[in-house]
Amino acid sequence: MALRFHNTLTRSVQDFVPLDPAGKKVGLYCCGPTVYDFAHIGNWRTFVFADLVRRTLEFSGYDVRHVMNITDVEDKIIKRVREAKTTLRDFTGQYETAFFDDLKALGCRLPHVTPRATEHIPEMLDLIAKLLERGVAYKAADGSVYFSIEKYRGCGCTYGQLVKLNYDEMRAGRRVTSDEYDKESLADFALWKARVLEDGEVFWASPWGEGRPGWHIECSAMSMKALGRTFDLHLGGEDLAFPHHEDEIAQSEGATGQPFVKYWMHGAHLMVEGKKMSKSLGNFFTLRDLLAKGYSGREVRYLLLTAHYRETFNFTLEGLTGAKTALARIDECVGKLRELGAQGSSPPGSASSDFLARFSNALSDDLNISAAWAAVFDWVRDTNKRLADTALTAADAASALAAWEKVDSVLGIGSKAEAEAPGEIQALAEERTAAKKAKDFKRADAIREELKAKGWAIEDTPKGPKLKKV
RNA sequence: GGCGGGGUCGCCAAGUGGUAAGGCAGAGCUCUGCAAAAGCUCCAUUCGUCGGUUCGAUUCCGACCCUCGCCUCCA
Repeated sequence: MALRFHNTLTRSVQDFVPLDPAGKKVGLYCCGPTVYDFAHIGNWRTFVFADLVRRTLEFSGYDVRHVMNITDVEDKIIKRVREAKTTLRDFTGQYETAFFDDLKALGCRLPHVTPRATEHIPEMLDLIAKLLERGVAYKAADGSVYFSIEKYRGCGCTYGQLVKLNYDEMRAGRRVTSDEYDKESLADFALWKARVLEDGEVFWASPWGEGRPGWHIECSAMSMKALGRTFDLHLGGEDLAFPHHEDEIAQSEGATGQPFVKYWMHGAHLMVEGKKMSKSLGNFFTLRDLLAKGYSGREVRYLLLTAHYRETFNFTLEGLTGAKTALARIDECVGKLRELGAQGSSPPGSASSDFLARFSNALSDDLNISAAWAAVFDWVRDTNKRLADTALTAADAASALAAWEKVDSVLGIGSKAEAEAPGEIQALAEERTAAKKAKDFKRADAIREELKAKGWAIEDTPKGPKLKKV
């Protein structure tokens, strides 16, 4: 079954056909973080979504080139750099490092290219020069350069490809508030912002005077540099569709005269405990906050991956606790398969092919992850049943495991690291076994409690007691 | 005001013009010295409200109620 994705450009789900004539290579760009603070759970939903898109493409056999920018110069950053009396690089560096740490904790594959805005100023200047040359940009009195939507439209281009806009009404806009810039038209946006006092040391030289790039231009410059003038997929949060993505299209197509992106995909926002996430409500979580509460990155990943990407998702702590239980069930099942099929290495057999087909069909249908999980849990139940009936041979187990590995190459939840119990814990477990043998159940239960207090659960299996880290 | 998502079991969340996936929570049973793990069974005659189309609608149409988002630098 061919992959089908919802394309914001057409507002419909359509077959995914890469630009590559060989049908192999795929260029994927996702708007990355603005490194002025720790990314919050809402940001993470978008990045985990991007990771899912990439993994699904790779699962389907595509050779993906994944690019994600790092926005390391922007209004909020400059403001905080000034407040913290530090340098731009020092300030953004800490959050950039934290971002990648978190990305790894969430089991996301690292993008192949992660360009920083500040390291691509020349590319942006080139692009701006091109836009001026083509007459769709103009230099204002203060030295800033703006994109002219009117001129752009005059060339027969469409502004408003991702959202329906009533351009004439926009121009009439009642929003004539503090217009701090010298724009010809309210809808025009900055490509280059002339240096002002508050920028401090954050500025670059340009043919139009000192200043810094506008927000949208970096994505156009860096995505086209890494992926070419026209590429397959561009992702981001739904709020970015307008104006950011719309402006990217305008800048890119205005400069190259070629289509910019074939498929646009937007991830929906999330709410926390049924409410819009906000700092004042105390439901504003960073990944660090959740890790500090004792949840793991893979639990957060699992929860973020339980809902369809285009639906607003309600993120709850209760859900996160449920995620722990659900994952433990998968771990238990996969763990048993590992024990049984350790020595074999069979390809997924026919018993697993239904599972794989169901899983893959679900994902192909615009990433129907919920249906994919349903396939996973049905498989877990079925596998457990066969495990309990001892109906599985080592070869069966190995082949089931191979199927799981394939599925997990998309889900990316991996398996819980099997912790080796330390000597002290082992000794206690042995003591309990001895007590049990002597029918001293009181003592045995006391030891079990003690182990529990030390963070270890003990389960009696036909093969003897088994220790598990809680 | 304009545009666009949603309202499905206690919670989360799929789905379909033909009678409701999955996860968590919950109940009972099997196994166990007791547990745990696992298995089995149960857990929405019902899909925001009211109309309409239809042999049949949760699914299509209309109205209404509620909710979320975007409308110039927020994932």
